[in-house]
This record gives sequence, C-alpha cells and structure tokens, in this order.
Amino acid sequence: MSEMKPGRSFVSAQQVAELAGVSRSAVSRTFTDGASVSETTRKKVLEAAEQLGYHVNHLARSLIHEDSGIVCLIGADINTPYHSRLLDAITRRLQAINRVAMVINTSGDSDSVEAALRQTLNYRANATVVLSGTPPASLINTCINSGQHVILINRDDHLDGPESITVDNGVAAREAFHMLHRAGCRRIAVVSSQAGTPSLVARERGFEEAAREAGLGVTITRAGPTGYGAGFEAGRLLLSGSERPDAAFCVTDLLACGFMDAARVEFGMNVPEELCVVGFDDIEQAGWASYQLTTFRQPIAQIAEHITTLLDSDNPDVVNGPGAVSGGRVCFHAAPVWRRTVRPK
Amino acid sequence: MSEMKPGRSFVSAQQVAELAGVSRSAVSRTFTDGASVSETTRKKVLEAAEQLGYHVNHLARSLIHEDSGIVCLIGADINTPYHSRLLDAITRRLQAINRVAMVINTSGDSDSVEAALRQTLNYRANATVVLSGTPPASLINTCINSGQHVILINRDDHLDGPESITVDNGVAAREAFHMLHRAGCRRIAVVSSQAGTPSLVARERGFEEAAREAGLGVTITRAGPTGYGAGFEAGRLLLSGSERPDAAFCVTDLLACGFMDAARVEFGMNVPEELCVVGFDDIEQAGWASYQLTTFRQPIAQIAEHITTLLDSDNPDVVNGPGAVSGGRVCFHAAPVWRRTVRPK
DNA sequence: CAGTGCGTTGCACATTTGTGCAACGCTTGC
DNA sequence: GCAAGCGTTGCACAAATGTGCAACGCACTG
Repeated sequence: MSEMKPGRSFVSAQQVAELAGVSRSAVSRTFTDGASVSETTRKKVLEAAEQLGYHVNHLARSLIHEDSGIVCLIGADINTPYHSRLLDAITRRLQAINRVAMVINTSGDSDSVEAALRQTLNYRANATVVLSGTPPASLINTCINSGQHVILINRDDHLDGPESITVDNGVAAREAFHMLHRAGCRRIAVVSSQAGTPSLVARERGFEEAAREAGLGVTITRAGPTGYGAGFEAGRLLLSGSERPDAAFCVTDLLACGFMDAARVEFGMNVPEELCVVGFDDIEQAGWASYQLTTFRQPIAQIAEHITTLLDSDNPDVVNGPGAVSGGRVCFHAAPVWRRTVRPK
Repeated sequence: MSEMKPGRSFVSAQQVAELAGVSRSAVSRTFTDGASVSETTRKKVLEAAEQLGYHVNHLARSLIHEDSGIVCLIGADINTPYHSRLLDAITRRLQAINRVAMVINTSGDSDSVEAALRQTLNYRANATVVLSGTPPASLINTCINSGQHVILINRDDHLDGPESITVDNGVAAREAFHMLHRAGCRRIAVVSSQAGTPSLVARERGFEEAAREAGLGVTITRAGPTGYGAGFEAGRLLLSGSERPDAAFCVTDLLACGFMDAARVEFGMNVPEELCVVGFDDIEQAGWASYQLTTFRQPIAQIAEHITTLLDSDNPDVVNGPGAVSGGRVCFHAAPVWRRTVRPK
C-alpha cells in the first residue's frame, strides 16, 4: 500500500491533483463543504488522496478564512481534580463542534506564560477561555487588546470585552452557612487559601455575611495554596486550640478532604458527630466512601455547553442585536449535594 | 491608546509596515531571529507593532518552515489524577521549549475522535504524543502513515515508526509481589480492570509470574473501568467470600483507594493488620492521610523531560547515526514508595 | 436542429509570511 | 578623493489553500 517515502514531508493538493488527473481547484473543492464537484471527479480525487495520505492543511486554509478552528484554554493547576474535569468536559464539547483545543498552562514561571500566550495569539485562536482565577489580569488584557474573543470562567474582573461565565458562589456559600447553622453548629471556621481567587473570595464573603446576619462571627484561615496539604495544615492549627470549632466551611473540596483527615487522624474526631464539614466543587473524591463529603456541585457540563454555544452563535452579522453575545454574563447555580458530613436536622 | 477597531480582525505585517514607513520585509525581519535589521528601523517597527497590537501569524509562518510548533497530545480519561498530572507536566515542558500543546480527548464517541484526529493532522503538528493505552491502534497508524512523528507512552504496540517511552511495569509488579510475600501474605488478590491496556496487562503478568515462581496462585479480578468505583466493587466481591484474601495488588492507585474503602467501610477491616494493599502510579491521593498507600511512582517528570529531548534533538540531518532517535525505545524505572499499607517485615 | 440553461472545470488572484538576490548608501582605508 | 566592503533595504518569489469569473460541455426544449 504505502509506497510513499515514509519520513518525508506532507502531501500537497498539487500532488493529489496530478495523480488524479484534475486541476488543483478540483481537489480543493472536493474537501470544501458545499462546493460544486461532480461525483466522478470527487471519487477520483478521494482515491488519490487516500493513496497519498493527503490531509488538508488547516494552516493554509486558516489564512483565508477568518476561522482557524483553534480555541485556546488558559489555566493553572490543571492537575487538580476540578480543573482536569473542566478541561475534559470542554475539550470534548469543542471536538463535537469541530474545534480543537490548545492548552496554555500558566502554572510555570510567569515569563514562560507570557511567551506561551504570545504563541497562542500568534495562532489566531478563535477564542480564548480562561479556566481559572490565577492567570493575571494583564494576560487577559493582552488578549482583549489583540482582538481576541475572551471567555472568562469564574472570574469577576469587570472588563467590558469578554463574556463571563460565573457560578453563584455567594448564594451557595450563604446556603452552606444555613446548612451548618440548622445542624446546630455555632463555632464555625472558614477554611480558605492564600490564592485570593475571585470565586474563593466570593465564597468567603457570602458565608461571612450570612453568619453576621445570624449574629455569629467566623474566623477565616488561609493556610497556603488551595489544596489538600493546606486543608490538613489548617485543621491541625484550628483543632489544636483550646476552643475547637464544631464545623468548617472549606471553600474547596480539596481543602475539605485535608481538613477532615487532620481531624480524624491527628485528633481522632468523628465526622459529623463532633465536627460538620461542607466543601465546594463536588470533585470525585468527595463521593469516596472515606469522605462522603457534603458539598456544592460545580455545573461543569453546563459551563462547557455554554462555551460551545457562545462559539457556535458567533454570528458576526448580529453585532448589536437584542441577543448580542459580546460582553454577556451568565451565572449558573451550584446545587448542594447532601452526603454525610453534616448532621441531619 | 487603542484607536483600533476593537472587534475587527487581526493586524497584518503590511499595516505595520505602512505605519512605520518601511517595507513589509523589514517588519518580517524584525520578528525573525538572526535577520539583519538596523536598530533604528527595528525600533520604528516595534513601536508601530505595539501601537497596532500586531502579532506574527504563526499559521502563515508555518507554511514556509516545516516547524509548526504544535505538538498534539492524544489521550483518554484526562480527568484522572495520573493523566492530568502527566498532561500538566508535558504542557509545561513543551512551553519551556517554545512549543504549544493541542489536546485531543479520545474519551468521547469514536467518530468524533476520528474527526478530531483528522483535525490535528491537518494542523501539521510537529509530533503526536499518545498518552494512554486507550486510543485504538488504528488511530496511531493513521498518524504514522501521514508522516507524523509519533511518541507512545506506556504502550507496547511493536510498531516500527514511533518512539516508545515505557515504564518497567513488569519488574515493578514482581517487586510488588515480593513486598507482599515478605510481609507474610499468602492469599493475594490482583485487582485490575477491563480496560486491557498494555501497561495494566504487563503489571498483571509480572505479578502473576513472580507468584507462580514462589509457588503461589493468584486470582485476578477485573471489575469494570479503571477507577475508584471498580476497585470498590472488586473489594465488595472479593471480601464477601468465605476465604478472604490477606493482600491485594491493585494495578492502579484509584483501584486501590476503592478497594481499601470497601474493606474498611463495608467490612470494618484494618489495613495493614488484616489486609495489605499495594497500588501503582503514586497519585496525589495515595499520600493522603486516609490512605497512606504503598505504591510505585510513575516517573512523570522524566517522561515529560524525555519528550522534550526527543523534540529538541529532532535533527533531520542525523538520520541513522549512532544516536538516532527514530524508533527508539526508552524504559524508565517505577520506584516503590513505602507508606503504611504493607506491614513492615 | 439550434438555442438556452445549468453544472462543472480551470485560470488567476487572494490570504500572510520568510528569504534569496540585487541594489543602495555609508564608512573606511589607501 | 576614490574604491572597496559591508550592512541594510526592497523586490519578487515561495509556501498551500479558497474562490470569483469565464469558458466549456452536455442535456433539454422548442
């Protein structure tokens, strides 16, 4: 079959045309939807293409169309359960609408981030999706200034260019307080991190407000980066004091897992009898038998679907119509998931 | 500052040239390393570029160079702890050498996978890295036949085109057996999955062989997909029998976590007193206080580094020299990580 | 049988960039 | 002062593709 030179470079439409005995235009039209080609030439072309292993060069195609088909995903901590699930969902949906994802990892040192971002602008990405709160706003501004279509997830920089997809962190956090309050908890700790991400801050604030309205004060602990280790450390600090809290709202499930483990392993406490815990995100581990964590579910599927909607309804003709999408804000609900770390009322 | 039309399409080198009062060649040379431009025009060009928000179009640049700078990563289950860590490490290293990652998620239905793969071939990726054992061999063959530089991780399809990066699964699995055997375990179960991935099969085989040589038989359970749920289910099945195993080798840490949880929650067993467990991968959760799982560490950093080495040493002039990289096979060692799920000798 | 119409095909030009080659100007050495 | 040399610049062509426009051929109709 494969009589082509194996390591040699890619096949061009010209070569296919010569083998099929038609013009290069015919080859181009064969691979363009809606173009006018007769069935016989189409067949000849497809046969020759198959034989040579021809694939349309999207780079050249994108020179002409505005649409490169590339969507750039910018995020940090993509090895984290929540972010990797988000990445999984988004890449899948993108593929379903014939887009392909370029991933920029902003966890490294920031100059390499800058370089990578520049790379991406260079590839004329169709849109840029910012997955996490960590990438600095300056990067986002660079994208916007370069005419990029930017979609922000769970940030609330109030920029006018980008679309924004949010989760009602504040509302959910208020609900978290009432769950714990109704369970009889009165000395409630808030476990957060030093990341200072908009969504985390919104959760802290929402909880604090609800507590204040109920006449309770809360102490906020920020032990380190947003992860298991920080939660564990926070647990060790908070529970070794003379006045132990009887509940904790952890702004992230990872923090909650660490906190619970500290409580049980280091102090032998029982959850939820002596200590109630509420998390956020509903990562897979929250459902594991060792944790059975009561938490709030991130509407990942809805977020991913909304992104594809934004990209598909990217009609340039509808500029400022009533259903204009540019600069829109969408907020999804994070529903509580009841498991076993909060005592039933 | 930004007097450009905000939503309008990208800036071309021509426009920069006109604003700077130079020829387009001068613009091109300004953004090409090693080209000859005087300092004064260089400055004029950079100023004009900054003002217009110009970024070099990599798509057009890649038309001329062979090097597109894109590396395609194909994998399934990227929301899994092991795979997401691998993805994290690889994307970071790629950015460090000025490449950018395109991610193809093969978890979806297979026709969308095929479409996505075609997409990627179309982008003239510099290389294709296959992350997991799941993508079918036909996809890989498509890549190879199209002249792609393919790098396989933890597969052992014995194809001649691609480079192969492996972990010594068999050796590690034999070591796992001896760890358990030395701890006094004699009724040992192997917990695996129905995925049938090469690396998982190699682990099963290695363990089985070592057991046979020691005069022991083992039972292999394959409860479902490779994950926590399947491990839990396997635990429920195996431990409810009349003759309980006293140890389990789980071919994946996720399986091990599920298995341990079933043992403790459903049957109230103590680990490692009544049941020893060994996992594989050393995912983050293996180090959590609730598990403290003894396992084998996947050399993720080494794998990622080796990939970049392969891409950097991609000297086309050295075709068949002594250090030829094409079709090479590299095997890294998976070192044991001792924690608390195996009794000390 | 001639004319009209429609589907198909090829030519030529467009997209954006890198680069060889020739020309040009400035500096330096004799 | 003039020639040589070197650094810089612009022209023109290359890369692979999509597409408008004109031409061509075939079938159908009057």
